[in-house]
Amino acid sequence: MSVRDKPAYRELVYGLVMRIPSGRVMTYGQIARILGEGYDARAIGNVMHATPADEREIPWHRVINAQGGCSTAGRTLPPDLQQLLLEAEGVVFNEAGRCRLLEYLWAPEP
DNA sequence: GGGTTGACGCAGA
DNA sequence: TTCTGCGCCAACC
Repeated sequence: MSVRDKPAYRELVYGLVMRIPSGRVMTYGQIARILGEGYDARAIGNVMHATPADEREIPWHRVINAQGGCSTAGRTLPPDLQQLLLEAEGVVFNEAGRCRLLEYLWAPEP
């Protein structure tokens, strides 16, 4: 409530992403919707990219787009790192590079 | 303080 | 079904 309270937008996203269990994934839009309609999927993605290595405890690789694919192709090192990590968790991607959101999509319980 | 970029989502063609 | 354009918000320069 004090002005010193910085917008914990990032921490909010981090806390939610850390709740994602292994083998499950969440979409940027889903996270934005859970945080509140005042948020946007693009902001989530931006925050995730802004995630410093110090927050590497956050399974950011479990956050994918509504298409069921990773938008990090070519932006991570090595490329497709997110897909590789998800595959290691048991998530199967099709030839189109997309997975069944209805099967892997996860949401926090109230 | 202002402008641009960007790990996106959705509607239309 | 895929491709294109527009809108949204936060972080960076």
